[in-house]
Amino acid sequence: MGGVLKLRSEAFTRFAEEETAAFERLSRTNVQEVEVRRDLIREGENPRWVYLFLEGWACRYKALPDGRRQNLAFFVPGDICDLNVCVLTAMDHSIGAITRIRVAAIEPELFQEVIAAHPRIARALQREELVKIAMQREWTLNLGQRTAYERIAHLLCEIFLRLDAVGRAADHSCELPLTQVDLADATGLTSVHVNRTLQELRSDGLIELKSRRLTIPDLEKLKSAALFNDNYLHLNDEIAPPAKGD
Amino acid sequence: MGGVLKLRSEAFTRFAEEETAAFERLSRTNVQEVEVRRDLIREGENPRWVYLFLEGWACRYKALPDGRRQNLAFFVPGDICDLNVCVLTAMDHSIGAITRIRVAAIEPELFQEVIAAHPRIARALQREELVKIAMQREWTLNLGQRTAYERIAHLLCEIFLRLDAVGRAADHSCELPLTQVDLADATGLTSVHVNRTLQELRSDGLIELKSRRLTIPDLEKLKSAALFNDNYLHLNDEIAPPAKGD
DNA sequence: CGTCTATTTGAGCCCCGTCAAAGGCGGTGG
DNA sequence: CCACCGCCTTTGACGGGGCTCAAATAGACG
Repeated sequence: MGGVLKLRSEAFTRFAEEETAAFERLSRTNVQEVEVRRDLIREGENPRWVYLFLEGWACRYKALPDGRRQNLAFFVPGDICDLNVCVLTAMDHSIGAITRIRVAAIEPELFQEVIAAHPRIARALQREELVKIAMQREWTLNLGQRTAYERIAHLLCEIFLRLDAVGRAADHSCELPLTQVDLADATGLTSVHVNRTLQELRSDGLIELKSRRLTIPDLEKLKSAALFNDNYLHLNDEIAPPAKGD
Repeated sequence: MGGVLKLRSEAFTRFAEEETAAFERLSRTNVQEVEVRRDLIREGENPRWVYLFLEGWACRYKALPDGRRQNLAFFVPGDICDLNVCVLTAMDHSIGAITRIRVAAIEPELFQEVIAAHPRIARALQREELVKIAMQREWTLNLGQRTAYERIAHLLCEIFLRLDAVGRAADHSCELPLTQVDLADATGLTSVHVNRTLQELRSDGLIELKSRRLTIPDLEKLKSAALFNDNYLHLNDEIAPPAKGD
């Protein structure tokens, strides 16, 4: 709304002006809005666009026929859903809006043009893809091995760091419009148990959480409670800045 | 050993002779062997090669500092570990040999040349990557939402179908050199509980399993017990055969 | 035929799920 | 500005699926 959109890719790469401009053009093509709790695209449908998230929160999820549901990833402004999603003819999962969202629905060909014209953008996007995949692996570890307490702590760490990387955290605190049901579906727990575990985290002084805002007084403490190792986010090795500094 | 290696990519694409030849050349470069239960590459190390698995079984895994361990994927002959693994400077997970394995450790540049020269190979490999990512999502769903019984049934379905796709299953049966500990680390259960659950699956007539061989008398039955939906394997939409038929 | 690893079994218990209901909070309309 | 409504959070009691610890048995391999 107010501020300028910072892309996820910009967490790795300092773009030159013309690169930023190319993205700005992309983000103005075919802007769509999706209401709270409606789906952007559903399992089985044929993907036609690459989505760039401009506003609001969304999630990738899969559901079993009996209604059990697993959130697989959260999307925040600046994220791209999947660069190569259109290679496959049928979605094997869904993407749903958590809040009201605005997305740019971009033709794959248009994206390919930008990639072909801007090699540094190509590399930044490739890295973004690889990190997304690494996150999916980490979520698998999270669900398979961590306790409820560690699991929720881990998820909150990840969300905070990802928001921070796109300039959406400040003063140990960030927006968190997820309900306890959303958190439950992401951690493989019930919302009842998420509730009790959040209370534990609060009473241990690791988090504050109210009215859609998360505060983490001591990130290192929360990280260690979560057994959080941020190597999978690959925040360190940055892509070299453009030849002409900005 | 005896037979010709069928690549995972060939499950999607019928290669022309010259395409197969290009792969054969790749698979002869820098062949390495890894002993049973040794690591091919470890978390933190700098990946230098793309691995093509020629013989034996391996797994991708992550471990927590206290020893808890999560298997993230299994590799069988014909699989490629990760096409773009070398883009990142430090591995965020490990790859370990389950049996003795033989791999071709291929220079990323060499792979890129083959991809540049053979667009159909490029597309087949891209699909293989996308399916691997879809599998990681499905494992997340598996761990988060399925019961122990469904979870193991699902894993066994997936393994069987993947082996079948590369010509390594026949007569409702395939090799399965995984221990119950391996299965436990893949499903987020303890080996004790895996043992009891396998007995249930056996006594329900869904599987036979002994001396490293899995038999599935009625795959549809096992699938339905697993709530298995094979859309994530994207077996349907094949890539068009080469202009000159084989 | 001995050793090492993998599988199997048993007993007890705890983490987390289920079911049900109450309480809080924000939004909306009168 | 208040009253109502729907959604979200919180709480309680209880049950069970899967874990822990420990030991016995069975296979694999030299």
